[in-house]
Amino acid sequence: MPAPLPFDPIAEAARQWSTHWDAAAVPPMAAVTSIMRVQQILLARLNETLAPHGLTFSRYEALMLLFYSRTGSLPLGKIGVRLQVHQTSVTQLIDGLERAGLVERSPHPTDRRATLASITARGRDAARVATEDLNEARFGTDPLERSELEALIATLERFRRAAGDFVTDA
Amino acid sequence: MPAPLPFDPIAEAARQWSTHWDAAAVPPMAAVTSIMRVQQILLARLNETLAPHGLTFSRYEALMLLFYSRTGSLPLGKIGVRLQVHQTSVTQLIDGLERAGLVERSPHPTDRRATLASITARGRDAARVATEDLNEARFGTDPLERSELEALIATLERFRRAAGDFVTDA
DNA sequence: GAAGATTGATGAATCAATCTTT
DNA sequence: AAAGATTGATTCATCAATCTTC
Repeated sequence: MPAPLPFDPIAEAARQWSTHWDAAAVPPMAAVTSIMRVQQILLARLNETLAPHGLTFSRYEALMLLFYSRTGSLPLGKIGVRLQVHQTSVTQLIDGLERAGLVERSPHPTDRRATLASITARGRDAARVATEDLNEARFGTDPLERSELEALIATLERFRRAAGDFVTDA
Repeated sequence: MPAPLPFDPIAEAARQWSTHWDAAAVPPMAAVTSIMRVQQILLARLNETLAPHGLTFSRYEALMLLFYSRTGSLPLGKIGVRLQVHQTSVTQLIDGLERAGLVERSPHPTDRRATLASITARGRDAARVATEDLNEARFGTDPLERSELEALIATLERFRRAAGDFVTDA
């Protein structure tokens, strides 16, 4: 990590914004910049925790999807839809997990276009141990407390729903 | 963007977590996953707004740093510290901005190791117009309102400070 | 023609290694 | 030795194009 700044760069940007633009423009800019920076910090923490397990956070997400699937295997396409990443990314992700011996490819039994990714026994071990580590580290969210996290989740859930990320009957 | 899911993937993950792990483990996982997903959505929106200006959000951030600097130029190293990205990333970022004619490199006047990046007249135009567009689009934060954004900013500011992102006298 | 997956390209981030200058 | 910047390699995201199968 680089050296800390002697001032909050987001507060500084907000100051510039309020000087040159309408006051209403400040919160959107500051919120977006905050989310970008926090995401960067969280990702670094998560990858640090996962590195000893030979995992990155992206690969961990794909692995957990298989881990909690009913049969332990899913078509690559479904993985992409569920993780909301491009098909190309799924190919790369499964490539990496397969090289690490945590996942195996197999032909889809009925659709010969499709490929299944299946979690291996070693993959299940890695998923369990890595998740224990991440939970132990509270997914890097320290020092935020449960109430703060819940408020965050609720606001971001409203945003995600409005963005068309998912639809529910309710 | 891929098709929307018929359920909230984060609520689904929370359900799995509460089945297999301690209840206290749910909010950290759900908050982190939410931030990752929202960051992904916001970045896509921002890049969509910036693409007509020949900019990506990363390049926009670097450009704005120069735009609001006193002399319109900064050493590459300072840009990296300020944006909290690796020196290699700064080199690439300035490469892209230079190719677009928005920034120019020049030797540092006193330290012959260092390189200055200076914003050009075209760069200033691009910075102004792109910022107008981003402010117009509220930086992609719809439908979140000012109060929600301010709460978000405050919580994330607490996290960033604790993470050592910056230090202030107060 | 459309769906599922892969390959090859680019953008953005990192790390390791290198080179010049301090 | 340390600082500033660049190059080369790797990971992860995207898009465009391709190939097989439906």
